[in-house]
Amino acid sequence: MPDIKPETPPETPNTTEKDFLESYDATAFDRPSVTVDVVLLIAAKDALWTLLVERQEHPCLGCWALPGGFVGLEESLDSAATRVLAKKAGLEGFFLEQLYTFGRPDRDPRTRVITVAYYALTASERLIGQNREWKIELARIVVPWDGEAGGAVTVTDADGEPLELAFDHAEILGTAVQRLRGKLDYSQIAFQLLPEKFTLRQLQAVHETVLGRTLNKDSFRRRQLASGHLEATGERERQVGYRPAALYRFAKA
Amino acid sequence: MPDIKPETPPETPNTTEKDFLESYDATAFDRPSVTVDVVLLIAAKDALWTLLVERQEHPCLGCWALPGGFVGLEESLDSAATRVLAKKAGLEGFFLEQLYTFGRPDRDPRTRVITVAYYALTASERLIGQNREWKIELARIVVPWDGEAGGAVTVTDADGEPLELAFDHAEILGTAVQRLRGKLDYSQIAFQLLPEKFTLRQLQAVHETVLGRTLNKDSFRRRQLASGHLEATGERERQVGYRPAALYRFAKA
DNA sequence: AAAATAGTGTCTATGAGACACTATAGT
DNA sequence: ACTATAGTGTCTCATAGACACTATTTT
Repeated sequence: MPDIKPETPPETPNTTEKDFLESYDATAFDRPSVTVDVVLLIAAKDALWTLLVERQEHPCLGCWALPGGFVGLEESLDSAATRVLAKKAGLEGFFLEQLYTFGRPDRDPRTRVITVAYYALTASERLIGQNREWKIELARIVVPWDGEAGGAVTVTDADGEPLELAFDHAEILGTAVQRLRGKLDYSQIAFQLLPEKFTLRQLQAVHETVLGRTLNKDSFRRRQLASGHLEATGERERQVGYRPAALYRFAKA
Repeated sequence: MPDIKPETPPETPNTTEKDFLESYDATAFDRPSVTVDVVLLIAAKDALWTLLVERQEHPCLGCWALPGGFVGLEESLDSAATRVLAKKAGLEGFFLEQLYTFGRPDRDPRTRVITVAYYALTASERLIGQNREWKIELARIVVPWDGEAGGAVTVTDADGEPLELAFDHAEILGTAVQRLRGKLDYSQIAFQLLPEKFTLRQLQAVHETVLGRTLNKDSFRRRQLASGHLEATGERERQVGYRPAALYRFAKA
């Protein structure tokens, strides 16, 4: 067992709480650094994609890393994650949820860094510009395991060339995919990966991309329509070369 | 948005990674304190119970708190949680899993404290002494919400007298109950709340206690026996005043 | 024998998978 | 008219709930 500091500072038990707080020395103990890292996930082209940034400094110079940053002393973990994502993706209003906290002592060679990982979801349409190119740099996620087995994943660029991930970010990404797969069935997060109006086929495609397997069309349609989470817009697809499908909207009730 | 330090230290980009690491100053930034808090859960007497300690110091003097402690600079989060639990419960070998990380800036009035919460499970038999009394101090958890709604819970002593919880520990406890309820169906964690050999009725009682509702006996038996996770020991209950039930053992395969 | 729970067999309702069929857009 | 996909109707199978019934222990 490692040698650690005592849990509580030397006490002066007969003071009031107010006196105690005023005399409390917050710098008395060694403390780890705390960061947030954000996994922004997109479903497109039959795969999951995530926002990565190329490291311009040591360590892991040239590797690809999740957008992240230190947690400010006055901000909550959620707002730190929101801030990091707004800065790196240039957009706001994503679905954002805490994922897991990674704290292996040797996960960063500089010093002890504990990172609270978050994952964010958005429709791929929000990140594609007019020219059909990504507006930001996205990497394709390759999941080497089935179901909810979990474990590290690998990433490639749009041409399928492998990218090297920094630190333990392959594990963090894998945890995000595992979480997404696990919550898909019983939650409504799949809708976060779609634009406001979508067809049942698009919804099924998102489910299939996330799960990495095909689904039964009939059963999927029935279940979704019976779920109460779909609201018909009355509109239909346009210009699709076949019978246009009805467009639905996500309904929370 | 809070005013925070820059994300990276002043750079010297033309050095090697080794040089960089040697010159890196880990103390250059303000850092929060990081603790682990552990929710040890027991199912007994038709309720969930958890290990709490009475605070002997400010703040929240006299309140009840989850066992916790600072994370040492050289230990992993998991081992910090294991260490805290071994010290407070005097036992080892519990099921232990990371729960959630709580980091509201004002959750501890002393200074910024981010806590990585864990939950642990064990059979109530392990914590009951020869005299049928708890060997350690356990509080009864009262869950004011149904299903997996989530939210804070309250706690009482064994006589039903309310206990005041410190900091945001009511929320942490609620998150633990919510997680346990959520994982009960699709995981094997219920077995962690039972002794090595148990009857189907005991298994059902644990499920019902965790979920806070009754379950269909026939369906429960069928599903459990079909799950492949039960191994008959060939033994039966003894001295029970009615037909003794078969004893099973948890089988991972 | 009575009491109390263990354990079995069977019927029914529900939801998933499979498949055949009809509908409707673009070309 | 042809093609491709949308959408409907129906059959079958697996599983949960309900309920009746038998089995086995202690008192």
